[in-house]
Amino acid sequence: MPAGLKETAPETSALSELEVESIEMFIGFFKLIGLQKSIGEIYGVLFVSPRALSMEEIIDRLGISLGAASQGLKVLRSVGAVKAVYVPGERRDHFAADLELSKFATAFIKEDLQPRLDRALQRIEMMESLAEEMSPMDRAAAEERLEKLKHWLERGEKMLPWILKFLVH
Amino acid sequence: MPAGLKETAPETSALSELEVESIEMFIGFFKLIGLQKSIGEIYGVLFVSPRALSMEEIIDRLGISLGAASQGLKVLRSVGAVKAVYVPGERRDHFAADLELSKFATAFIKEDLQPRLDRALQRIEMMESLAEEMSPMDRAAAEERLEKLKHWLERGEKMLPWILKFLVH
DNA sequence: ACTCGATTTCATTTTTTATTGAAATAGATG
DNA sequence: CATCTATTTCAATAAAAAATGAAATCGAGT
Repeated sequence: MPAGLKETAPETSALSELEVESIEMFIGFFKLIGLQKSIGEIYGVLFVSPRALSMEEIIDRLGISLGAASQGLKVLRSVGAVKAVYVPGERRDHFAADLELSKFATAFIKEDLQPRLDRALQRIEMMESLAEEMSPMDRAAAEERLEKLKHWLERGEKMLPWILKFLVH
Repeated sequence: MPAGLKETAPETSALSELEVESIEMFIGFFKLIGLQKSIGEIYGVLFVSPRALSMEEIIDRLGISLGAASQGLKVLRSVGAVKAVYVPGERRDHFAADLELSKFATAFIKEDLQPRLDRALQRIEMMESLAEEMSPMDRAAAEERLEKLKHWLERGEKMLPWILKFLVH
C-alpha cells in the first residue's frame, strides 16, 4: 500500500459534507424514537439526495450491508418516511425520502406512545385491585400514588390528539 | 435439593404482585426516555413501597448489584424522581419515590428534547450554506427540503413550553 | 417455465450498552 | 483519629441490540 494513503472501506464512495450533516442529524432523531443507526443513515442520505437512489447505491454510499439496507428501507417505508419511486428504464426499485416529516412522528405517537399509555392505565386498574390486600394505612398510601399516576397518564392521553393535530398542521 | 423446589437467587426475597406490576410499568416508561432497566426496577419498587428503603433493601428486593443500585439512585435523584429521606436512628440513607411524576418528564424535555432541537436547527443553517455549492436545480430542491424540516422543528420548539405548562398543571 | 438479477430473511458475528463487584473513598461513631 | 460501615467509582464481564452476508425467495424478461 502506498505510503501516506489511509486504508478505507473498498466500495464506499466519499460522502459530501452535506450528506454527513444530514446523516448525523437523522441518526439522532431516529435513535430518539428507538430506531437504529443504519435507519438514520439511510434516511439521512435520501433526505439530501436530489434523486431517488437504488438500494445498491445506498449500500455503496454508506458502506452498510445488504441486510441492513433491506430491513432499514422496509421500516422506513412502513412508517411512511420513504417511498419507492418508479424510474423509467430501471429494473431496480428506487427510494426517495418522503418530506412529510410529520408522518413518522405521527406513526410514533399512534403506534408507540398511545398504546403504551393505554396499557399503563389498564395496569393501574390491576394494581388498584391488588392494593386492596394491603393493610389499611399502606393501602391508602398506595392508592394515593396510583391516583396521582393515573391522573397524570390521563392528562398525557388527552394531550396526544392535540399534539397530532399540531404536527399535521 | 428437595424435589419440586426451584432454585432461586439466594438473597432475593420474593416480590409481591403489586411490586412486579409497578416495576414492569416503570421499566417501560424509563426505557422510553433512554434509561436502563435497573433504573426502572428501582423506581418501580420505591413507587409502591409504603416506606423509604435503604440501598441494601433495594438490592435485596431486586437482586441487583451494589453498583447498579448506587448509580441508578444517583440518576433518579438527579432527575428529581427519587429523594433521600432521613430516618431517625438509622445510619444508612433511605430513598423514597418522589410522586411529582411531571418532574422527570420535565427534565427529559428540558435536558434532552429542547437541546436536540436547538442543535438540529443550527445544523440546518450549516446545511443551507453547504447547499450553496450545488448546481442550481439540486440546490433549489435541497433548500426546499431544508425549509420544510426547519419549519417543522420550529413548530416543535414552539410546542415544548406549552407541553411543559400542561404537565406541571 | 426458466433464467438471472434484485430483494428478503435469518442464523451468526460484531458492536454497543448495561451490570457486576472489587477496590477506593467518604463519613459517622466511639 | 482510628475503625467500621455505607457509598461511589470504574475496569472487567455479561447481556442485549444491531449488522452482516449467505442462502432462500421473488419476479420481470425471454
